[in-house]
Formats: sequence, structure tokens, C-alpha cells
Amino acid sequence: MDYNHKEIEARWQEYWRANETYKCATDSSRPKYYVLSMFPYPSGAGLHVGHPLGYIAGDIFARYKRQQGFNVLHPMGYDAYGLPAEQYAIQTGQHPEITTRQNIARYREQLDKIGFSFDWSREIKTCDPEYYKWTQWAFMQMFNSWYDNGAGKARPISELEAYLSVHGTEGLKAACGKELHLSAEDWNAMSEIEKRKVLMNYRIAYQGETMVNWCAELGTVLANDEVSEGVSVRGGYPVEQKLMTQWCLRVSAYAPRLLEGLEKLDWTDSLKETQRNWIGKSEGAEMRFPIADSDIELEIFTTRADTVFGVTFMVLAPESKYVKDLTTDAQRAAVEAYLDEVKHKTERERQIEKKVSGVFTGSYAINPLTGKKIPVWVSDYVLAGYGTGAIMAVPAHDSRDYAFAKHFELPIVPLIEGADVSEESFDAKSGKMINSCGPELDLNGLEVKDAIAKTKKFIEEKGIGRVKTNYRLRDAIFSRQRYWGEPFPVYYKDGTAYVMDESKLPLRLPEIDSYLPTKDGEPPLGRAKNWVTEEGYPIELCTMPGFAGSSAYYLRYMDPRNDSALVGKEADEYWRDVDLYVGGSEHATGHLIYSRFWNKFLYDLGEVVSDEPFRKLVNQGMIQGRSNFVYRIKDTNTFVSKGLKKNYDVTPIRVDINLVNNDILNLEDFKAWRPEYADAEFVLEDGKYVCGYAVEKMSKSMFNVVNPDDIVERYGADTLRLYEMFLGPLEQSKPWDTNGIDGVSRFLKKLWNHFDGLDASDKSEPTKGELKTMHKLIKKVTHDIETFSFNTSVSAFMVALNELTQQKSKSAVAMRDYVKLLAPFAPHICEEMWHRLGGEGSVVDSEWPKYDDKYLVEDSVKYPVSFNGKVRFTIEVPAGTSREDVEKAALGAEQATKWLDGKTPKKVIVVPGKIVNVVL
RNA sequence: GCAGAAAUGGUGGAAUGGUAGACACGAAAGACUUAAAAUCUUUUGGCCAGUAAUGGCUGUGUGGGUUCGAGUCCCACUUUCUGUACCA
Repeated sequence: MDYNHKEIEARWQEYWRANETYKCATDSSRPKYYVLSMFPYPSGAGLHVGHPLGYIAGDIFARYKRQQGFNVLHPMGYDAYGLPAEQYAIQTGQHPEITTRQNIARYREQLDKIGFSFDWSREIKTCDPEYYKWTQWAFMQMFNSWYDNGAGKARPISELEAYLSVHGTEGLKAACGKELHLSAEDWNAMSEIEKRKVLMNYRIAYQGETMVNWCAELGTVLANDEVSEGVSVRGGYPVEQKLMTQWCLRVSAYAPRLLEGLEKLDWTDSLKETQRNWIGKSEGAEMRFPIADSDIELEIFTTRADTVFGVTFMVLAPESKYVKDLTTDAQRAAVEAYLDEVKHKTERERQIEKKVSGVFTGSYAINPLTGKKIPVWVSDYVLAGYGTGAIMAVPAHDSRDYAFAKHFELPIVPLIEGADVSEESFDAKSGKMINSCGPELDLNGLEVKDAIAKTKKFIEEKGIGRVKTNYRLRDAIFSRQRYWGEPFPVYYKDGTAYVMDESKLPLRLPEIDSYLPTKDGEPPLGRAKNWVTEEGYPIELCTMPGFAGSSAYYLRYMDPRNDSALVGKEADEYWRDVDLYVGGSEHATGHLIYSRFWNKFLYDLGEVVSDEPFRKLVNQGMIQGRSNFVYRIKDTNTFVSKGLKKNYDVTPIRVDINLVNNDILNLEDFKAWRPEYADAEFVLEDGKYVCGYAVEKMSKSMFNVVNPDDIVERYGADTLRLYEMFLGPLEQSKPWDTNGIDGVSRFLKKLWNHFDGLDASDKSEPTKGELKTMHKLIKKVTHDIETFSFNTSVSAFMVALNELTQQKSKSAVAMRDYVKLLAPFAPHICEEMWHRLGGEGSVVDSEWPKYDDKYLVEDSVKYPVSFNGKVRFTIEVPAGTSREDVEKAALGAEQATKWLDGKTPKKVIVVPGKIVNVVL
């Protein structure tokens, strides 16, 4: 009987559904294993073949763990809030919820066809009120918490209030917006509103006036990870810097823990490195430079304390609060003109131009080590948001300062022996110091490293600065001027923000008549009727960003229907954390940072037991598209095959890949594709039209999208699953190339034919050869799955089948083991074979076979014999032959005389089971 | 600029420091067929010699090094991909 994938796959998918095969429950008698694939944003385009790659890998692992006896949690859901649905709503007036639900239904249909072992009873959608209740709840907890740097954890805001009422800010070690100095009396004398203003400076979810990435086109602010190279990641619209009052999350307070936590995670080095860079720890010093004829002190941050003697000017960021104070009357007009110019430049323009610009404030600072007066400038190459927004410029040893100094003809003083600064700065942090001797400190002759240490010590002792560690990681901006997101459970009384009572959750998203901002420029929620509390207080108009709903979803899967907690104690203590997380590395600086932050916060509150959410993380590569081209001879309707195109003047034209098979164009289909090609003519090679190809992003406009449904329809889900794994290493990005799929499809057909020739009732012991093949396979596949080397295990299945066929294997017993091993990869066909072979229950629950080395032992061992590293012949000796006897056999072999050529070997190396090398 | 990863046949890719190119695609030849598709068999890194079996040389981006032995380890370089950036 032929292999009928459609009938088999439909039947088993129905069987699994009806039997709730993949439903799991907490079961403390069994070890748990939590496999999670990053949930998708359900876009209107549906899934393409790139999406399932990670899901298939996760599914294989989940099924494997299950067969090993683990209680496996393998859920799936949808990241349902997002800009595309809202953009679509603006264009069509269609409620984003409707579009989203439709897209979800389509995704589900596509996912179901591939045969995943998801426990759909745990499905979550971030836009469900039962789900986003807990997103709002977490925000509320953050609002009601502050970060105690002393204890290194978040604590309830009430404890801060208690502290302030006794000590004021004296001795307070708290993460905050700006350092406040209050006495207990000051605090106690404050009104409620004043107190709330103070507390806002400490809350973990706080409202702050900050420079934000404003995207006018999208009408909203964006987080740093949503902006790349000055444009929005979604849509590619220009982004500018704007000062706005926004909700923020004090992620920066967690920077040290986010950095340290990476150590114990089983993630790839490159991903950890990306996070390290994003967190951006830099150890340096903060130093105060007094301003001449003023009592102002300019505070700067530097990692090169050793270079103080080479400071020839200071630079302020345009947004720095010092600018106003330091600008002299003579310079005021010039400075204001400059600030105005900077303000109107977008971030993108600033980055592209990279033009040196700046203006002198008129003031001078005094170098505390030399007593010399140095000018203070303003320039946009200094960032307001990092360090103190002011720098000491050392043009000899910093390329940016160098460019600035050259442009404005400021002095450049080299501080390192042998450094030539006539053409460029000397940025390397090594060498011997020169020109670095002042009245109190002498660095001359020291190595840079030692000079830094000595200077740091000196400035601390002198009280002109302190050692400081800075982090690049900024607080996350948490407001979006958008409709399609979680509403904030926040209302305003006397212009002050209050969170609602927990009993009011979930705060449901109201209906509105249009999804555009209001005429007054308020967010869309400004259109909602009665968007006020019961007491009539107005409710926050912004909604939460996309990462809000995805930051703790892995916790919710553990206990998805609990309506009294995000995750119940029992479920949390059992499932704890995600053992294996599969997803794209593009989330390295977004979701994967926010989730870790969110989880650590909940950990501080005692809500969860694990302080890191994702123990092991595997990044699947992107699957790119493979576009096909035809070549039209200019000004004609004649198309020339790829191999002959150099003889003509041609225009390459993208052609729908559905008209092409193995790069051969189907001429009739092509003519029917577009009316203008109906009477196309062709110049063929060998009777075929060969198309060109290019690897590009998979997208509709390039006619290179491959829909998994089509592959499943034609080849079956098992073939799709195997082929996606066979394509190459999981982590690597690669183009989707349908050309090879026939090989995998043939394999399954051969497997089916082999199985079809067996007598299922045969219980006889497999032969020695069969046992050897099977145990080799068990060993290989087990090892491959553990190391996520799925492509090589697919090959191993092919090799093993060939061996069994060659041995004319009739063993149903051997086949049953084979089926168990293949089941994670190709569950449908295996389920079918399993049942026909008389297996009990579902193959999904069959026990993973164990291998025994004794079946792999050979009667004899072949040794390649090499002379000076070059293999010349092979000898065969009985298994277990000693090294000495192998050596004797090698040198005594007939062929050896030729290569020995009468000489005595200097040395003979025998590697047991591997090789004999004779050194002459 | 900085950081990370990678470079192996016509293609995708295999190789715990031990016979490089497994497996698959593609291609070529043959079998079956009236024919095609499907299927099966054989060949397939390059070069050289031989009617042939076969034998020899060469070969994993480049140049060095360690080693009896290097695709694999070390150093330098080239190229490509990815991430990130006026972060002081």
C-alpha cells in the first residue's frame, strides 16, 4: 500500500485532539520539563515556512523529553497586541480585535496541520482581559515598589514612606531619577501631592519627563530597542528626540543583576555578549571641575581618569541643565542659535551627517589637578542621557574629542609616550604616561592601567570625585500613544497619578469610533466615552507597549486559568522556569531583557521562585527567501535562459517561485501568470528555461514566500518537519530551498515501503546486524537531539534505513525501536506504523530506547596505517588486540615493506580503534 | 569603530586532533516503459597515468606555527554575515 500522508496525518491529528494527548498537569511525582517557543505575533500574512522552524525544533525536543519520562509543558499562544493590526484598523475602521482574532484563527489552522504537541488547553492571548489583567497587575506592583540598592532588591513603596518619615533621604540607597536631599521634617510637612511627587522619583514604574524616541509617522514613542539607526524597526519611519512625560520602568536599577545573571544561563555566548553590550557596564570615575568665577561645579564621568592632564576643554550636551548657567551674556545668542539648530535635527540626520558642530559657552572650568583654565563648549556629540551629560575632552586620546579639537583649533596634548597625534588620536589604553605631573599628583612613567588606578585613588582622597560604575542600559519607556494595547490602571486626581484598586482589574479597553489620535493630539483613548473612574477621575490615555504582554507570559502558561494570581504557588513551585526556550536572536535586547527584568522584579516580591526565567536558550536562524529571476531581452518579450544571458542585453525580472521547479521555469504557467507574458518567447538551453536566483528576505513583493500549507498538502507535515530540520544547523540563517525536499520525501516513502514488507506479529529477536544498526542509530539520535544537531540525525535515519534494507531486515522488533526514535521528528507516520506494529497506546508515550555499547563492538577492527601522516593501507585485526600486536601486525603486513623501504621506524603511534602512524 | 559568528565540491551541508567531502540535492550513464513521470542501479572534489582493475599527486579563504598527524588547536591577515554605536 502506498504512503498516503493526507489520510494518515488527518487521522492522527484527530486522534490526538480527541484523546487530549498533549494535555499536561502538575504532577509532583514526575520530573518536569518546560519547553517554550516564542509565541508569534499573528500577522495578516499568515505563517510562512520560516516561522515553524523554531517550533519544530522545540516540538522535537519536547516529544523527546516526554518519551524519556518527563512531564512536559509545551504551550503556545499569541502575542496579540501590535502596531500592524492598529494600522490596519486606522485604514479600514475594522476593530483591531476582529482582525487579530481572524489572524489567530488562521495561524491556529496552519499550526494544527504541522502536528505540534502543544497543550492548547493552556493557550493564552495577550489581548484577553483574563490575561492582561496580570499585565496590569504587574504594572501596579511596580508602581507600588522602589528599588533598594542597599538590599539589592525591590521593596514596597510603603517601606520607603516609613523610612522617609524617620530619616528623610539621609542614608537612603535607592534607585531614583535624581538625588533628593530631604530631612524627615521636610517630608512630614509635605502635602499628599508633594509626597507623591517625591515618591514618583523612586517608583519602579514611574512617570518621568525624559528624552524619548518620538515617531511622528506612527504617532507614538518607541523604546530604544524599537529604534534602529534612527528609524523605527516597524515601518522604518524617522524617529526624533523629544522631551515628554511618559511612564517608564526602572529597568536600569536591575542592570547589575541582569549582567551577573547571565553567568549562570545556558545561552549562546553571542547572545550573552549582545546583552552585555546592551547593559554596557563601564567602570570609571565621576569628577567635579569647578567653574571659574562661579560656585558651580561641573560633574563629568570618565573611564580614563589617567588623562586629566590632557583635558584641554569641556563639552556639555545641548540638553544639559548646566548650559543655561554657564552661558555668558556675550555668548547667549550663539548658544541659543546652536540649541535651536540641534533641536530641529532628527536623530537620523545627526547620525548620517556626523558633522562636527558646537559652540563656546563663554565660561571656563578649572582643571582640579593642574589649576589651569579650560573653555567649556556645547556640542551634540555629547549625549544628555549617558553619564552626567558633560565630559572632559582629551583630544589626544579620544577620536571624537580629537575631531572637535581639530575643527575648532583647540590644543591637543599627548599623554602617552610615542603617541603621534598629528593626524589622529591615540585611543589605545596602553603605554607609558608622559606630560602628566601636577603639584599633587605625578603619573609620568606609569602604565595606563596603573595611572587610572592611582588617579581614582587620588580624587577620592581629595574629595574631588568618586569611583563610579555606569550602565548604558536605560529605563524602558512604557507609554504608547496608541489604542491597541493594555490600558494603564491609572487615574489622575489633582493632576497626580494614582493606581486603581486591584479589584478594578482587568481594566478593559474601551470601544472608540476611530483609531486615530484626537484633534487635540491626544492618544486614541481620548475618544473613549466615559473613560473615567466611578468617582469621575480621568483615566490614563496611553496604553502599554508590545513588550508588556510578552514579559511574563511564560509564567501564565504554568497556570493559565488562575483568576486569583498570575501563577499559583503550587504550579510555580512545580514548573519554576523554562528549561528550554527557542526563539530568534532578534529579541536579545528587547523581550529577553524585559522578561528577565520583569521576572526578577516578581522574584523580589516573592511572587515567583526562580530569579531567571529562561534556563537554556536556543536561537533558531532566520529562513530567508530564495527568489527566482527570468531575463528579458531589452525592448522585447523574449526571455533568455540563465546560461545564455551574457550574450544579450537583459533585464532580470522576479518571477513567482510557484512557476519554477528546481530553477526550471514552467513556460505555460509563466505565460498564464500575467497577461503581458501571454505571447512571451524563450531562448532555451538544453530544451529548458533555467532561472537565476538570489537569497532575499521572504516577502510577498519578491514572489518568494513559501506557505507551509502548500508543502503539507503536497508532501505532508512529516516531510515538512524533517526537511526543515535537514536544511542545515538550526542556529544558522539559511534560504528556503525547496529543491532538496524530494530527498526527504523519498526517504519517508522508502521507510513506508520497508515497513509495509514486515510481518507485524513477528516477535523474533533482531539479527546481530539489525541490532548493530539500531544501537548505532539510538546513540547517534540521542546525542544529536541533546545537542540540537537535528540535521545530522535526519541523515542518520536515512543511513540506518539503507542499512536495514540492505540487510533485507524483516524484524518488526527493530522497526519498533526505529519508529520510537523517529516519532519526535515525524510523529504522524510513526504513530501509524506504531499501531500497525501492535504498539500499545500512543507512540508519543513510548519509552525512549536505550543503547548498549555491546552491540556496537566489532569482531575485528580495521586500522588505517599511515607513514609520516599519510595513509597507505589498511590492516584488519581481531577486536581487543593489544597495541603492541597492532603495531606488529602493521609493520609485518605485506604492503608495509614497500613503505618501510628497509628503514627502521623512529616511532610508531597506535591509537586504539583509530589509526596506526609510522614515523620514519 | 567595537563585539560576535562564519569561510569545506555545481548546491545544502557531514567530520570527539586520526582515511576530508557522511547524508541529501543536482548532474551524467544505464534498467524498466511505446513514451514520459515514478522507481531502481551505477558514477560524481580537482589533476595526472592506465584498455582496465587500479595507482599517484593535490585539495577545507590566505600566510605562518604547535603536533607523529590539523578542516579541527595557536598567531597574523582577507572576506562575508549578524548585532551595536558619537556611551566619554
